Parts: sequence; C-alpha cells; structure tokens
Amino acid sequence: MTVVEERPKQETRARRVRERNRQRILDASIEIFARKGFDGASIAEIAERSGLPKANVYYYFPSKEDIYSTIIDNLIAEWDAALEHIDIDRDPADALAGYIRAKMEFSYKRTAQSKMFANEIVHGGRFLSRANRSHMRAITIEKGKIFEAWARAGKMDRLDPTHVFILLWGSTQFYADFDAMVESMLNTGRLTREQFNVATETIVHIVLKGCGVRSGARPSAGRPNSHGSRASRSVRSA
Amino acid sequence: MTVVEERPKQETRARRVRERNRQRILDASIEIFARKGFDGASIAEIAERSGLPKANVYYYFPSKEDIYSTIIDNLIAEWDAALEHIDIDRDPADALAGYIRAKMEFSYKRTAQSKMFANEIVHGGRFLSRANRSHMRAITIEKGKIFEAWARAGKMDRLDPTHVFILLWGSTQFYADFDAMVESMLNTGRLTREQFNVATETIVHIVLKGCGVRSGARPSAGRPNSHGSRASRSVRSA
DNA sequence: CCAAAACCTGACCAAACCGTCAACTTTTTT
DNA sequence: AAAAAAGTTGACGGTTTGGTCAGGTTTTGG
Repeated sequence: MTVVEERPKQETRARRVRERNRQRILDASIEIFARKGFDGASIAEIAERSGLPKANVYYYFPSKEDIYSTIIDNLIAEWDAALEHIDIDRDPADALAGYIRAKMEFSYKRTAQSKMFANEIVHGGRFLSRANRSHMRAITIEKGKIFEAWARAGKMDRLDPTHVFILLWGSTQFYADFDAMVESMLNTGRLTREQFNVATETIVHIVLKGCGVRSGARPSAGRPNSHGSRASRSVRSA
Repeated sequence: MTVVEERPKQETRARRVRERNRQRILDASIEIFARKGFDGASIAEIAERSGLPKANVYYYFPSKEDIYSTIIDNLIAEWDAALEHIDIDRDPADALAGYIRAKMEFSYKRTAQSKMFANEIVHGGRFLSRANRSHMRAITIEKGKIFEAWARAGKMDRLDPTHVFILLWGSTQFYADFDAMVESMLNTGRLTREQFNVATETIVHIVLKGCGVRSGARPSAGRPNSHGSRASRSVRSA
C-alpha cells in the first residue's frame, strides 16, 4: 500500500541476483512441468536443473504451487498479444490469418509453456485463478462480438462465434501440446520451420474458406511473402 | 491363433469375479488418471474407489503402469471405429461429417479416457507402445491416401492430408480434453446435448466448406434430422 | 565500519508413495 | 474330500516427496 514513498528502486547487485535466480528457477520449471506435470515434477529436480540447492528454491518461492501459478499467469498474458489481431476494424481475412499465424508461431517457440497450460486444463484447471478464468470468458465474449459484427456485415458466415474461436484455438494449440503425436503422424523429429508453415497455411486455408470469409485486398497480412493465404491457393508439402 | 484346442472356457464363478474386479479397477483408474495424471494418481486412491484393498489391486495388475497402458490400448482400439467413416468409396461430405460426428460423440461420452490420452501425449508419450505409435502412423498414411484420391477426383481441395487430419482430430478432441476451458468460455456447466450438437455442426460446416468438399446427395449422413450439414446453412446457438 | 537486511544451504522431518509378502479364505478340480 | 488353484488382505519396507530450520555468508545502507 505504499503510494507516496515508492523509492527509486535502484539497480542494486542483490536485486539483480534475485531476478536472475528467480528466472533460472522458472525456466527450469517450465521444462520439467511440461514433461512431467505438476505432480510428476519434483522440487529437487527443479533445483538441480537451476543449479541451486533445493532450500534456495524455497527461499525464492513459497511452494511448488506458487512456481507453477506464476508460469501460468505469465503465459496467459503472452497469449493476449496474438489476440490483438482480431480487431473489428481490420479485414477479417487478414485478422484471422494473422491470429492463426501468431498463435502457431507461439506454439512453435513456446511449446513447453503451452503444454503446461494444456496439462492444467486437462486436469480441470485446479490452479487456474478466478481472475484468469473470467479473463478467458471476457476475451471470448469480446472477440465473439467481432465475429458477429463481421457476419452481420456479410463479411463471413453466421456461425456460433465461441465454437469458431475454439476451433481456431484448438487447431493451433494442437501443434504445441501434442507435438509428440504430430511427429509420429508425420514420421519425423521436431518439425522444421517449413513443415510448420505448411501446417499454418493449411489451417488458414480451411478456416478462411470454411468461415466464408470474403478476402480483402492483400493475401498475407501486411507481409507479401512466399506463401499466400488466398483460400483458393493449394497448400501442400513435398 | 488357437483354433483346434480352445477349451469351452465355461463361465465359472471365479472367472466372473476376476472379470468384475479387473473392470472395477479399470473404471476407477480412468477417472483418477484423467483428473490427476499418471504421477498424481495413487494406487491407494484407485483401490479405495474400486472398493478393494490395495494389495488386491496388485493381485490383478502387476503395476500402476500396467493399469495405465491397458486403458490406453483399449481406447486406441475404440477410436478406430470412428475412422471407418473415412472410406474411399463414400461420398466425401458424408464421410467427413460422419467421422466428425462419431468423434464428437466419443468426446462427449468418453471424456475421461480422452483426457488420459491427451495427458499421455502431452508428456511425450512415455507409455505409448511402439505398436501403438506405428498404428497411428499407418492410419495417418492410409486415410491420407483417401484424401488425396478425393482431391485427384476433384471432390475436395488439394491440401496436405496429414494436416487436414490433424485439424479434424484436434478440433473434435478439444471438447473432451479441454472441457474445463470450453465450459469457462461458454459460461456453463457440463455441456448439454444441444450445445454439443451446435459445436459438432459448426466443425462440420467449417471443415466441409473449408476443404472445398463438393457435397453429394443427402445433407446429414444417413440420418436426415433437425440440423442439416449443408455448408451454406447457418449453425448458431440461441 | 558496523548493524541490518538479503541471501545461501546442509541437515532434517513427517507424510505419502509403490510394491511385496506371508498367511488366510474361498472356489475349482480331481 | 482332499489337493490345487484362485482370490483376499493387513502389515511392512525402502524410497521419494514437499517443505522447514538453524546457522551460515554476503551485500547494502547509513
């Protein structure tokens, strides 16, 4: 509750150490939580991977649950960035394609966090805060209204906006959460950038065309590069 | 295998007991594994829920892993049933819609098993047998060839078949694995049948239209009831 | 320069875990 | 009816777990 006092908070050595160690613990935890889940992960392993003694981990975090929740909260905040693509003033084709690409990029680069979140939801969201829950709901309503407005304007089909949103979320999420299955199906190791692009553009194709989105001017949202997003262009791998 | 010998295998009381107890253990385990994951589930809890002493559980199953794998194996076998919809001789619209509906029905009725499987894959498929892995791959290849044949025949767009398949699998799976999130987004409890139908038909709409499937005769595969699946018909909730 | 604050850590604990086992009862077979 | 097989179970062992704590060192502020 200190409102007036608020010291300048200079960059002292101790503060740097604090930040560095907290981050080390979080980084190690993401990896381990993703691979083993909340119950499967042990603080001892997290400590080892962080290069810190176990007791030191408990100096920075009061409990395993606290580490876990911190990571989940950070992740949800990061996801919001991709959502900004879905803007009512934008061309629906650009907006949807932009969202799918951003979300897929996230699946590619932040696989472990995505898995952690998936794990959490599969287990019923035991550690999801009420704030996060209502945030998710608010987003759904807000973006849903945009879909409905586009439909009213004749820019896309009339579909239940929540389920469209779920399909977007689910299909992009799959490539992070179930990468082991994707790799099995494609008979490959970690997907290459190119394979990921094929996946992305396949989703873009099906979603845009499937939602009856009347495309605006440019094919690819603001970056007219190799892969076009026109619904009619075929998207295949070698 | 055994063709000649095969004793009558009469229905003795002990054999009935065996079957009943094994099933009790499996049923209890599905629930608990789904909610807590492999590491989070304890044999003590499984025993309690089965109404059996812990040592008795170990009489029927050699290890926790064995219970777990048994359930996964059963599940994969059950999933194959839905796949039979994707038949090269069928009308693509009927086939795809049929598969989606069957898969969604499964998500609705076998939520717990689906979650167990999701959990397993998220954790990298630690307990997935080599047989199951290659089975998944074989299915992908087999069904992929059908998609390609349909594309060559001009019955649907040319898309990478694996990614189409993944989108089908992922979007239907979502309603089981992430039901907690779906319920949060829709601000509801367990989804009603009707809500589930809206979800199903939304997916059908987007996939059929998005893949450029030229629909055959009837709108809904063999059951011409309330909700049509024609790509142009709007599918919305109240 | 020194007291206070922040940081570090080896050793420890109670609880929970998976799996075992010997001794028991019940059912099946001969 | 007796031997064999199948089912049942309480008690226990060895290990791992999340978390604590007392006592240490280092850094900071005055």
